[in-house]
Amino acid sequence: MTRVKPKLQTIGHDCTACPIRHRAVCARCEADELQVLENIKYYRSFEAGQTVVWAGDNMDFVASVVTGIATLSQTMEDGRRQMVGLLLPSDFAGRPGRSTSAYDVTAATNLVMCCFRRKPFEELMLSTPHIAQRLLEMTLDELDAAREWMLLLGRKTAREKIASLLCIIARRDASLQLSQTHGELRFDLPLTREAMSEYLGLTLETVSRQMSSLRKQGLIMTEGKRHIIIPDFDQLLEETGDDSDGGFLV
Amino acid sequence: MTRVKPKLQTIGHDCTACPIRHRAVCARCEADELQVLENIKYYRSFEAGQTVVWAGDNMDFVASVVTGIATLSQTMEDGRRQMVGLLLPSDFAGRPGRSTSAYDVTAATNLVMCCFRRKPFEELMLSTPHIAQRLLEMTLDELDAAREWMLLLGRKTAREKIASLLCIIARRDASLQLSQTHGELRFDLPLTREAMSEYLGLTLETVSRQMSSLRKQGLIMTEGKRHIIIPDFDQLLEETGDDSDGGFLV
DNA sequence: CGAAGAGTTGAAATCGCTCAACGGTCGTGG
DNA sequence: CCACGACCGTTGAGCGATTTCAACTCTTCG
Repeated sequence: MTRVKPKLQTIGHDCTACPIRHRAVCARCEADELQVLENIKYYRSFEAGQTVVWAGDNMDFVASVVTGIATLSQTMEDGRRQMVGLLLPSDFAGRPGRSTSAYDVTAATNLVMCCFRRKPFEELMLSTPHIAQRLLEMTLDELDAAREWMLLLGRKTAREKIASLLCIIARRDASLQLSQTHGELRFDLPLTREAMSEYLGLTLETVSRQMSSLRKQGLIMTEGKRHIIIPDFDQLLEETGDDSDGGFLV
Repeated sequence: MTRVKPKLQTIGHDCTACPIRHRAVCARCEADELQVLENIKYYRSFEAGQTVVWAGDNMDFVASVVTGIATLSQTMEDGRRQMVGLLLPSDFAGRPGRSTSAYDVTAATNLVMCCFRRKPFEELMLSTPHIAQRLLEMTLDELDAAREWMLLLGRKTAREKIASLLCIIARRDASLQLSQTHGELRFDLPLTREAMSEYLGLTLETVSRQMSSLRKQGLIMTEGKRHIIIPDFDQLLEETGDDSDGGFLV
């Protein structure tokens, strides 16, 4: 996976052909608004494991994830780390009106971001309500996701945490591929055991043990370390502790 | 405290005299915009312990907290509860574009809210960018606060959690009273031990024990169950695990 | 007075953490 | 070509922080 070079050339500068066109912060823009964005945007790519910005460092751009996955995390003085956000394609990074990053932003996989310098973007927000509207909507969604995650961190058992994470990633993956979230699902885990543990507020050993436990009980199967097969999605869902419908991070 | 009746009559319908005028969602509104808001707003008050809305229930208004404290919480099927937000005066409840509440909203103390019916408010948001702008700013702040809380829930010890909560409330209180956050601070805890435990992802017994432990070590003193005295704020701050500056929820 | 609510404290159980050893894969350099 | 280290992941044993269950105090309220 790490050997695949991001194919920048395949992502043209033509916003209308952009894979995240209809979900990103620019989703509601009209043709003319898009044109303005197109003039100030630029792409940056990162290899898996690379740091995009460190918490506290200057961040003079905001950006949309085009392909790949980025993580937001916080570190305590003594090194304890907690992931506080997972940025998937179309998600937004950075905060208009703030010049430094509040979190470490890291490429979990190879990553391509569509960046806008902060100042022009902020000015654009004032003149283009469609951008601000979409950003508000996305921020409210992220707040809901963060609150869902607070429930997981504060109240779920290790087993429930793992099951929840697998279900969320499986769902996201299924929705990208337009497949149903029932019966058998397969996907590649984009996170290392360590990244999972940072997200779930566990140690990596506990993550490993719970993964083994779910595997031994037939709730999941694995091919290699990273490819996951969920034979029965609804059965795994019952291990999350959520009420059956709970459709978060959809 | 529960016997004090909210003095609705003392809160006039005049927005310009509103105590949260400069911090709430209406903060950036001009006089004419305020006039429109004034026409669609209405006050509601709740007694400590009362539920404002249940998760999943219809919520046909959005609102600002005027006085008192409200909590947002989620409940799992088996009854485990996690608080996911603490709404202080000027904070905003409800989500434009959504008709049901995602969380249980409860009055932690006596509470007065300034409500707007959802439909008119949504229309107003489209025509009044000042409202949408302020709401975006507030939502981004809440997202930061939620992420700070994720670090607490995922990585802090019980002792650090308690110290963090006390510091946050003390800070908020000091900022309301325009006093310094150094040396001795005094304030009333607006939360029961149970509410604290729901916020911190602990059991109420653990909260009680850790409070006793901090008291025995002289980091805090108490008058009655709810009045807290922090003899040396910086000393308590060291127990939170945060790096010395960390100014969250400011 | 009795009951209900809030809070404290103790003893035992348990879940997840810490420390440690080990296996597999991959890339590098002698 | 193989040895080596780096990285990722698994598993075991023991420990400890927090939970669970339970008893008890104090205050308030009808």
